[in-house]
Amino acid sequence: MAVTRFAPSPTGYLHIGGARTALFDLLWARKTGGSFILRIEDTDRSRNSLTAAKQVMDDLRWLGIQWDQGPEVGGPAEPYYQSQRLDIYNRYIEQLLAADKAYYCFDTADELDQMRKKAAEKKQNFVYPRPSKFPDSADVEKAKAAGRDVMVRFCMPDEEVIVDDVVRGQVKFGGKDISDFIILKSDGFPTYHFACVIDDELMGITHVIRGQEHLMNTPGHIALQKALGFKTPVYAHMSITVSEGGGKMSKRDRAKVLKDAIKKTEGLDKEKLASIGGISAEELDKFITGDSMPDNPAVDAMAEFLNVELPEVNIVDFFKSGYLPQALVNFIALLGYSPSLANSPKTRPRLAGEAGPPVAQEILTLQELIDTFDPSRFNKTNSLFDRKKLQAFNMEHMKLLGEDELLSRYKDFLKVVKSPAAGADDALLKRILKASEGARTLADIDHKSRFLFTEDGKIEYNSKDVEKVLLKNNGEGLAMLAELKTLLSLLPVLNEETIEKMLRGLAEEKKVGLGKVAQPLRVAICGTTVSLPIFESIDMLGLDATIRRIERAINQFSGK
RNA sequence: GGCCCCAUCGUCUAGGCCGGUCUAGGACACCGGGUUUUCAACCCGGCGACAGGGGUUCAAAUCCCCUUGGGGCUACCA
Repeated sequence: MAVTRFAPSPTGYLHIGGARTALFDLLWARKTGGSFILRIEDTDRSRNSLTAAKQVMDDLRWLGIQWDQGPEVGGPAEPYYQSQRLDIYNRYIEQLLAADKAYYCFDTADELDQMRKKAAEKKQNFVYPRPSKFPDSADVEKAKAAGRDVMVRFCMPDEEVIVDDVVRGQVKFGGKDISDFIILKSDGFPTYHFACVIDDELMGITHVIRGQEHLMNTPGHIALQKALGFKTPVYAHMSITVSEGGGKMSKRDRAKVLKDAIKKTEGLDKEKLASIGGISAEELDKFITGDSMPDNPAVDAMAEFLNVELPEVNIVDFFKSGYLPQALVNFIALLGYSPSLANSPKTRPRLAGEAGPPVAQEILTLQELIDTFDPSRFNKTNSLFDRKKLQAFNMEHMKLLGEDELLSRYKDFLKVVKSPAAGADDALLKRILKASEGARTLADIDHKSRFLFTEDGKIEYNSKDVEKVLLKNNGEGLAMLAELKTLLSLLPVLNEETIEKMLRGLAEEKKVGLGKVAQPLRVAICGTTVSLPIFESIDMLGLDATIRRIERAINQFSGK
């Protein structure tokens, strides 16, 4: 019975790394029949917001990661927002202060910077110079009167600290190398290090599964636990997901792509771009020169305006790109982790000619992930996020999903991307879904079927496709269209069968491949050479619209 | 710079802890072919890795050391 937690800082959308952490914590809690807690670490007043916390919760739920205790569901350790637990932290601060295990300090940011600089010059790690005598309450009053900030630092013991980590083994740290870190900020809020240790104890956390970026924080946390007489949970520091350019995958990746696009765009109207992003011209300049980064909505809006595709990083980005949560969950679960062969329900024996042990299948549902979960199987190596493979996973999960769930996912997607297909009735959408088998994402399906939801006069003809399919060889495609128009209007009944029969008949009569007949028709009704299967397409579009589009194409391109 | 972590195909990984069963397996990508009304999908085939160097051992992808490379942390952020 493990009690695990996901403890995000609500600074914006939930990103892929956070989702992966949350997933593994959920997996372990479910596997052991324990409890999974969501705790909001909003101790940075300048960067956290309530809407961001809500967004993170929406994203988690979309993924199917539901917490047992936390905001909106409650639980025995309420409240689950750290900003509402200040009195709790203060009690422990007092306790440490009284025991001389923590002390006040009054340095300004500038003074600290100076000390750090000096340490860097000496090629040393900065360690805060602990005063030989700790300031007392009189000193605090004096400092306050002088207008100085008051903070509290934890007095880090000199002894070696060993982190016994599930994935890394025993990692040793010299206590002397670790600075006396701040546990209470000058605004009266605890730092992450402190609040996290208190809450893990109070909430009965038994296992902490988190990213490797926290490994260096852990000795400090352990020292704090010892000083307070707390238990130390089991730690598992997972590998990190990195992006192509190297480095942790982060929102910066998206901003970088946008910035490069801005730099490459010639004759760009910067003022217009700034206004589209809802930022000032100065802010845009600062962004371009690399001094700052606009927030997510601004980045998204500008990218849309410039028509650049940004790499997905936040969970909503993946949603908007047409991925299924099942696929995403499956995929991130296999980054830095692989299920045990013995436990896998989908292990197959090895074939003749294959070396090694049996082979475990990769396409797994959340339940299968839970059933087979084994934290000892984390691997230590950082992994690169391969979107191509995610797409392949997405296709598999679309095939796996029942018709109804796929439909409801698709409708959610259409709404979010504001597709003109969003209002369509279920029967039509189901038909589109069926005709789209083999598509990689929901976005692909939407793109391929947009022609059904576009007014006849607003179909945009792709000039290359028009040239290739309609105009080439003295307009043989256009000539074909003329014949098709006649034949189509002569059909007694219009359905997939009759359309197919007619098209095949025409191709045979002309002694050409079906493509010579189908492609001109496709371009006429869709504007491009890529669409759903042609028979279906015509049937769904209807005879009248099909004829109108054929006429329009003939009129528009004859004599060119 | 300091401290810490890591190292198998292009990518995700199996195998490593218990050295021989590994001429290193799978998946994705890629390349070639087939199928085909487009794009996909689908089928068949191919390319492709134990970072380098030292040990230990009868034997090393597997154990040890060094080098190199990558990553993390180094905040009154979490």
